[in-house]
Amino acid sequence: MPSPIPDLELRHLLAQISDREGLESHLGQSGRSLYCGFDPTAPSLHIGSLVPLLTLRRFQLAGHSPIALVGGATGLIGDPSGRADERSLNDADVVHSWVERLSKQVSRFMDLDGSYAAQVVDNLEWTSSLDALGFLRDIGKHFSVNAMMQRDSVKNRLGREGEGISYTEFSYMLLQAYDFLELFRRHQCTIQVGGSDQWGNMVSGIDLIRRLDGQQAFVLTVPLITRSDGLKFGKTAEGTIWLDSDMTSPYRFYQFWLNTSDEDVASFLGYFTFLDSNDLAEAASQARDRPGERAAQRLLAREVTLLAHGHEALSSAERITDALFAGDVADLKQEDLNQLRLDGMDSTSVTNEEELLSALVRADLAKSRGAGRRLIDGKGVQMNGKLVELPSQVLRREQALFGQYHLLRRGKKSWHLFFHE
RNA sequence: GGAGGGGUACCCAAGCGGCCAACGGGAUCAGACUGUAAAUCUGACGGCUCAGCCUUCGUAGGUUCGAAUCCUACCCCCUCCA
Repeated sequence: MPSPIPDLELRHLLAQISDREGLESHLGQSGRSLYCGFDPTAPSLHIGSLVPLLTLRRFQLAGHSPIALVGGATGLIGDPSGRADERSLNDADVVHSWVERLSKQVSRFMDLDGSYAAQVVDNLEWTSSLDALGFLRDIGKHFSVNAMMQRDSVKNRLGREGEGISYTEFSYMLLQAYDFLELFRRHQCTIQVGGSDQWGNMVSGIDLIRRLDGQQAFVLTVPLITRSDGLKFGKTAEGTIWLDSDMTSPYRFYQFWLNTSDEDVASFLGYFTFLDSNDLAEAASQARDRPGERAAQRLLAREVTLLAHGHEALSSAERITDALFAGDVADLKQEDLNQLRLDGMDSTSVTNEEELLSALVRADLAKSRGAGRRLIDGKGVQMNGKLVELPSQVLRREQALFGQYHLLRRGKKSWHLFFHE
């Protein structure tokens, strides 16, 4: 079963393909090489990158060799695709450190050994030695500015009042096309996968390979994930959901998926898990018939957390969830609380007699003392299972659970542990 | 280099000498309802020692009893022309 295309289609993971029939017959033979790029714009990828990342894995499972490209070079430039405004440039050494982190991160999602071993490359490897004149003569000559102006990523910026696009970002497309060419030459990489906002950049690579080497390459895009309510996928009140467990704890990660809406859960299972079509169909019907049970959400949360963080992290996330939402806070044992503190529930050290308001602010549960006061007035804070009535409340060691912990709940979902040293 | 437009709170966006901590919308937060949903409704949404006070409307000065609103200089952004 060397072609993963039917499976991708089943999961609604195909946005565009440059030449579907050509690609399918190309994939008829196993061992093809394909790549997807990830630019270092932060110290970690977030869940938005999960779809292309898992797509690489799906190809690998089908018998092809994936290359994850981490953009040490392109990350220095900034991709205008999908952006309404110009990016600010990051320092080179910062980008370097991000490249290292992302390289490790993406490796975890693929098999680095075996007959279809994955590899991770950095495009700085071949771009750092480029000279400006050579690049302009050898590569730039093959790009028509007229055509580039037609690209959505450029058009959006030109037509937008109050914004523009720098030459730097305008050039991004050339670098990405050049990457494809290099990977084609170095690793016989013939397929590029990416988000649908990358389409323009990606087909530029096909053109370049055909012009310079006379060979055919293919690209395939996966859809940008949207939510049924139109809000941006992957953003929550707490901010971005990162793949790095130091930036987003496995518990929070698990909670994110658990809170997926009824409308989205069936399709998310397709996008983000490796469940087969039977399991997908069953989960979908459960979600439809008994939404209140949220069995599909639980399944989704379990599968994705397992994928991203492994068994241990998953079971701790489930354990915390259980303790907080299913049981009674008073039932928690001392070792449970110790564990919660280690396990990823956010926690803050407090001093004896510290004002609750100041602790709330330090713990980021309230933006300011005034906001904290209003929160308490609005019945929004519980401590150790009891509603806090007075904003003037103080954290006394004697009242702490086991002389040590105050378990804070803000609203329904936000938990935080205060502890005395 | 020339001409024009613009910089207001997280975002969009009113205001154009006092009634402005600044209309409205979005986002966000809390409460009710629920399933740790969605929709809806209610409230909050610069800070504080919170019926009061303090600091905000690109920056720095100035006029005035009083400025986000007027004047001066400067910085930044955008569009068009060269």
